[in-house]
This record gives sequence, structure tokens and C-alpha cells, in this order.
Amino acid sequence: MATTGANTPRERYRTQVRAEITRRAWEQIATAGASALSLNAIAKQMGMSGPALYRYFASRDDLITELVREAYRSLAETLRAAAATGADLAGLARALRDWALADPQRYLLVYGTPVPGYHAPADITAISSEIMTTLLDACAALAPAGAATPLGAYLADHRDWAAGHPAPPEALHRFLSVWTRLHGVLSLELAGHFAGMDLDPALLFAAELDDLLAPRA
Amino acid sequence: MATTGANTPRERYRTQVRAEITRRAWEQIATAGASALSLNAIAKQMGMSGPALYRYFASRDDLITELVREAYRSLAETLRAAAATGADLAGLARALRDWALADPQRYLLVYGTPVPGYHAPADITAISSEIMTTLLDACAALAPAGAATPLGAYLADHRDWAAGHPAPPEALHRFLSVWTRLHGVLSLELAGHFAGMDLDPALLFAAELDDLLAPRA
DNA sequence: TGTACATCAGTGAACGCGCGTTCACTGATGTAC
DNA sequence: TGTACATCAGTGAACGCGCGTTCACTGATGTAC
Repeated sequence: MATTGANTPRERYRTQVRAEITRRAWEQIATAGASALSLNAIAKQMGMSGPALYRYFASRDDLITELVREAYRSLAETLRAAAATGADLAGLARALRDWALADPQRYLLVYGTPVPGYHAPADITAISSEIMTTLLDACAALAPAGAATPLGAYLADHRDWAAGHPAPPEALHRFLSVWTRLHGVLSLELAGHFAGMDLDPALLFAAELDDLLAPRA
Repeated sequence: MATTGANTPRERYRTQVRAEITRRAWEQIATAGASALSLNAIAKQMGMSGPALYRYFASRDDLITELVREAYRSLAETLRAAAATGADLAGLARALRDWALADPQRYLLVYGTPVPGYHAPADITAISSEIMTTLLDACAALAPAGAATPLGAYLADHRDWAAGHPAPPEALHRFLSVWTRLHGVLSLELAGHFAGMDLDPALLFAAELDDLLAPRA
């Protein structure tokens, strides 16, 4: 018996309904943000009574956790797929931006303002490090990132988060730059901070990426 | 008559109570995030009945707008004060980080996940551009930022957001880099994404800043 | 193939809660003569 | 200085709302003999 159920009609039905619930939840989040998510509102949209949803999710928090999990999984899969088709770091960066723009609130659910006190379950942090690994691979595959840096030296001693990845310290450094810098442009774009500035965010993102890939002095 | 009231005892009392309301509101936001902010809860904390607050704020949205305004003003003032004491770009960056760490939710209220559909009043965007101006000044005061870049050329044609600031295109480019990159490290730090990675966020921030100030190839 | 039983999706009523906001009011503070 | 009036902070009751969640239930679907 596969643990990945969905064999019997009942199991198929269950996963179908669960999928519809999360689909409507995403719509709601896209419209009004994650804090406005309401089980009752979703039930009403589906023509069901509120309590019915408790057959599928133990609580509202449980649903949100599942959404966070879906978001991480979706991003991990998107990057993995891009890497599988031979995308380099630049390609992964573009895939990241496309993924973020496809559903800004989904990106922000993962990388945006956290709910104070919320702690993600362990399996989610595992997916998160899968994402990092994919990007780290792409960083390591690039030409050497220039001279050793002070931060590189520090990272040589603090590389547990890389989960045994054999990337040299310079690649670790590059990964952190890529992550923080792409997130910087992207999150300001998604938050609308470039609106009204008559700037094309795509150009800012591209310029950031070019600079990240350019050789250094 | 100064429009900056607070002359009569009643006016002084009014501004005092308003200040206490916003102070408690900040405490609440720091504890549970902006979406959990509740007028009734603040009133209860102050030993007042809920409706009493309507003497001071027309609505919950009104209070939140005032908090956003306070946050922008506080940051503008912090940077302005640092610049006034001769701080260069690096000094302003450090002042920014200190300000953000002093109250993470305050930073995130300004630069974090936006509430879909919320539009800030005009006076707030004015303060926002004051912040940009201060940073832009510091960018322009630096040694020339290296060779002209494609983005610099683009910015030469899209500089309305700089509100007539005489900075050369390279300085505009540098400002955007500073803004997006510092925000990148800082927001990931505040969101707790470096937690569990055994990394010192201060070092990441410092490395980002060093790289921003280093001369380019 | 048919019958007895178990599983389980979904309902409707109900609980308790806290929310934002309005309204008519009391009582204290300030103002004008 | 004292009195009449206006201003205004704060109260308490009330409205309507939607929330998450529980519970006992009905009825359909699946399982075992």
C-alpha cells in the first residue's frame, strides 16, 4: 500500500475537496491577505456549512500551515524543474521572479512579514533547505566568485545550514548575496514600493542579477 | 497662533492621550503583528471603555494610518539626525539597521507585506521621499560610483521619483542598490529567516554594506 | 447476490467571543459676561 | 468674583457581525459475510 493514498474513491474525493479548499484559500489570500483568511468564508464559497471543513483541516492554523507548505513545495519544485532543464543561476533567478509575480501573496506568505510567535513545522524547514540547495548548486557551478572575502572565511566556519553541501566558501557567500539581493528587489516590487516611481521593476531585477554575475575587482 | 497646538491644558491632555494610545498600539503590534491591532483591547489596557477612543481616532484604519505616519516620520528623523552629525552612507545604513532592530514590526509595517488595497495618504508618501532624499544625498556625496551602467542610462530618463535631486545617474543607481540590498538582508533578518542557520546577521549586513561601498571593476 | 454493519461526509444548532461602531447620556472643565 | 452657558472627555448599553469550534445528528457510501 502506497502511503500516497488517493486509491479508493473516498480517498480521491477527499484529496479533491482538500484541493478545492486550499484553492479557495489562495484566492482569498490573494484578495485580502493572509490575515483575512476565514474557514467559514471558504465553506460558504463552496456551498458547504462551516463545520464541514473540519473533516479536512483540524483548525484554521492547520490550513495556513498547509498553505505555507504548498508554497514552499511549489517554489522548490519550480526551481528544481528549471535546474533540471539546465537553467543556470540566472535562469533560476528568473524562474524565482516569475513564480513570485504569479502570486505575490504566496511569495509574501513565505518570505514576507511573519506572524509573531508562529513556528513552521520541521518538514517545512526541510523543503526550505531544498530550495537553498538548488540555488547553492547553481552558485557552485559558476566560475569561481573572485577572491576570498572576510565573509567567506566566516562562512567556512559556519556552514551547517548548507547541510553538507560541498560548495566552497565563495559559493556560500555568493548564495547568500543572491538570496538577499533578489529578495530585496523582489519584495519591494511586490510590496508596491516602486509604484509611482515610473521605474520598471523588471529592469531593476535584471540589473541586480547582472551585477551579481559580473566578475569583481 | 501656532498650528502645532498643545497650548491649552485641554489640547495638551488630548495630545497626551493620543500619544498613549499610539504607544499601546505599538506594543500590541510588536507582540502580535499589525493585523491583530484592536481598539477595544487598547482601551481596556488604558482602563477606558472602547468608544472613548473615538474621541481621538475616527476609526481603526485612522489609527493604523497614524502609526504608519509615525513610523515613516521616525525613520526620516533618525536618518536626518544621523546625516546632520556628519554620517556618511555607511553611517546612515547602520542607523537604518539600528532603527529596524529597535522595533522590527515597525520596520515591517512600512516595508513589509502590504495589506492589499491599502493606499497611504499623500503626506506619508512625502515623508517617504524625504527618506529617499537623505539617502540619495549620501550616495551623491560619495566618490563617483564607477563606470556608467545600462541602468544608469535608463535612470537618467526616469528620475522623476528623485524629485529634482541633482544627483548624477550613477548616484541614482547606487541609491537603488543601497535601498534594495539593505532591505533584502534586513527584512530576511527581521522575518527570522537566518534563525537556525547559525549566522550572525550583523556580519551579513556589514558584508553587504562593504560590497556596496567597494569600487567596482 | 443480498443483507448487516461500519465508516465517514456533511448539516444545523449552539456556544462564547471580540470586534468596530453608534448613540444618548453624565459630569467635569473651560469661557464669557 | 460669581454665575450661565458651551465645550468636550468618557460611559454604558446596544447593534450587527463574523469568527473558530463543539456536538449530536442524518444519510449516503463502502465493507464483510
